Amino acid sequence: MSRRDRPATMEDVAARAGVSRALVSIVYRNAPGASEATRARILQAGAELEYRPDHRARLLGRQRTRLLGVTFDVRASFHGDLVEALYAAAEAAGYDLALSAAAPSRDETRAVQSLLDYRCEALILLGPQLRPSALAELAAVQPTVVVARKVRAKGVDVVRTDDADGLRQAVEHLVELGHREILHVDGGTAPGAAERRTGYRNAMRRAGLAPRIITGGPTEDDGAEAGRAIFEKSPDSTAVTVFNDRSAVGFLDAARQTGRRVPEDLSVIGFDNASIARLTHVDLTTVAQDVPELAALATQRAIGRLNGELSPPEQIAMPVLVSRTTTSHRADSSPIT
Amino acid sequence: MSRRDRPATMEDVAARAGVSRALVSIVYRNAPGASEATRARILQAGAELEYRPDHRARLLGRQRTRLLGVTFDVRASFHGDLVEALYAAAEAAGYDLALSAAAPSRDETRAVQSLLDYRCEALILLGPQLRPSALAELAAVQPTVVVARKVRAKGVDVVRTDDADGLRQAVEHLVELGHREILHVDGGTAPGAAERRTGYRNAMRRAGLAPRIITGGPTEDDGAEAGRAIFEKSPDSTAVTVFNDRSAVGFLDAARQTGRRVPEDLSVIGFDNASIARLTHVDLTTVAQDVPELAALATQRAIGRLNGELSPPEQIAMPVLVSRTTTSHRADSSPIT
DNA sequence: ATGAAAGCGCTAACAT
DNA sequence: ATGTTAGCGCTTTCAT
Repeated sequence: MSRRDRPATMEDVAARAGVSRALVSIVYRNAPGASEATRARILQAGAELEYRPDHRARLLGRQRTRLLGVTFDVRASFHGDLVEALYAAAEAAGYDLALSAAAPSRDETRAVQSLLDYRCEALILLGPQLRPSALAELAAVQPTVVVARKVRAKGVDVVRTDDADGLRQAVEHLVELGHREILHVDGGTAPGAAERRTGYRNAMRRAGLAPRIITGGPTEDDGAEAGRAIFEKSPDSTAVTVFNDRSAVGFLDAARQTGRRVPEDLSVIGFDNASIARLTHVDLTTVAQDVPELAALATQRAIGRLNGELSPPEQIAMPVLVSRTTTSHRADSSPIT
Repeated sequence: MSRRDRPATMEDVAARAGVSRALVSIVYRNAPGASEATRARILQAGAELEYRPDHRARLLGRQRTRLLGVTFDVRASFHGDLVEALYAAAEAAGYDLALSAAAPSRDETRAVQSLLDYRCEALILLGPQLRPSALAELAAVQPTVVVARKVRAKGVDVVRTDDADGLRQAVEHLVELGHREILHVDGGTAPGAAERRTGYRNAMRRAGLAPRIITGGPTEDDGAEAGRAIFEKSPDSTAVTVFNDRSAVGFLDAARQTGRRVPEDLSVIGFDNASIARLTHVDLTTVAQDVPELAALATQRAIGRLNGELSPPEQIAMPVLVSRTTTSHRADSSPIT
């Protein structure tokens, strides 16, 4: 193993191949302008020296960095899924990703600043908590796309799931199964909660049913608490749509602890299709967000802006209902109360 | 809002403040060699131009990048916690972090390469799946520290939790509570599983008890499956140590579904103190990994290597038992079988 | 304390 | 097809 104290530079490769640096540059950028013969010779020399282009220098020299800056929350597993999909989408478009994490001890403003210092060309912010005015300021400096949060801020592109339609699908699914007493445990003030509430309400009305909404929240505990409230006050309901999967898991737990059987006594639907929903012992029917689509839309928007394209400020991905074992046909007998 | 097409450069600031670029550089690096007066004047000019040093150029010019490259798995929430702690630890030491995610569609080799291309000075790999030989190759090129995985590879530093001691604590806790029939649901071939198994076995022997190990794994489903096996074959046990929190949650679920009460009939202890263990409806007694300590050790090791310090290849952080509500004193009556 | 000038390792426009 | 040259925006000697 050759441990050089200094990694090989383009200069080294040029010398070894007996050509100029420019030619090496051309070859490593896959640019036209080098004969097949020299191309091969240069790559050979590069390989022998274990040459890898210095990314910093590359970015500096280049007029455009072709760098997309992404902020995400280390605690949100959904963001992990999105990051993965973004890598794929960005690469396909010839861009690179720079990651910057937000966390309780590292606020988003810092996360974004470090991205700007790298001279990213555009910003993709996953579920940002920044105020609309702060987002607008960013958008004034460079293309900014917000994913998974509905915000109206000047110049800011938004990519998100059609939350309302997700709840429409959930309600219709339950109606088809024969349910009529369908509740919604909402997400309180969490991102997307208002839209899902509205979607639920409208779908219920269209079905000629009376909407009933219980205050909840995004966490397991919120779902469990809402569950306990329901079992006291609304023992006649046979189906529940819950804000998200995390909350639904808490809800399921509360239901089982009070002796309800799912889905025999109660059908439950979550939202997100988070990994937790897929576990055998949960196996939650849920409304899946289209992660690859969200990622593709986000990069398209960012790159589109860079190319000066104008577009509607919102790009919507359609969710899909994933039917698992927490929903079933309404029992003929009235539910246990 | 002034939307310049080009961000302000050091040159711009120098011109505005009426000084040379070198002086501006000194000021923004907090280096000695500028009078208070000009320092203030320069910062003033910089602020007016909303100047932010170009990180790429800074890295290029500087001999040392003071960059620590970190790879992590987007799916592991524990990695999120570590990343957050690493930011803090690195900053305290005057270093910066470069993040690169590994995921099913983006293997670790790529993640590491992109870090190398940024000329990170050292690598911190969270729970890497790379083979020891691959790790050794990396270590030959630059300081490499592996976190949360026990590997022996030439030149590679390892920072991890004392898994065996964690199980010692868990067993002793249960013994103090009066339990004698204590089982261990292991992690199969998962990282750390072997060490935890050994720790359990030794602690049991020291206590004069007979170890009994059930094959499990790292996921909720593994835990649930192991639980069902136990309830059939070992109905006399009153306490269980489970490989990790995820698995413990599955185990708890299986226990409750078969009518066991926790902790009245059965005490359960997990490992990690993952966020899921802290949920109200789980409230799992567990062995907590010391995340800030792991992060501090990892950065210390990386930076220590850069400074030419030698050290034992393994740095061990001690875990701490967190007592919650899934453990209690052994019931006087024999357990329900 | 301040400034001039030479890189850092690339890209890219231009010349041959 | 290949080479020359001038940046990119900083850091870092070395003078003054």
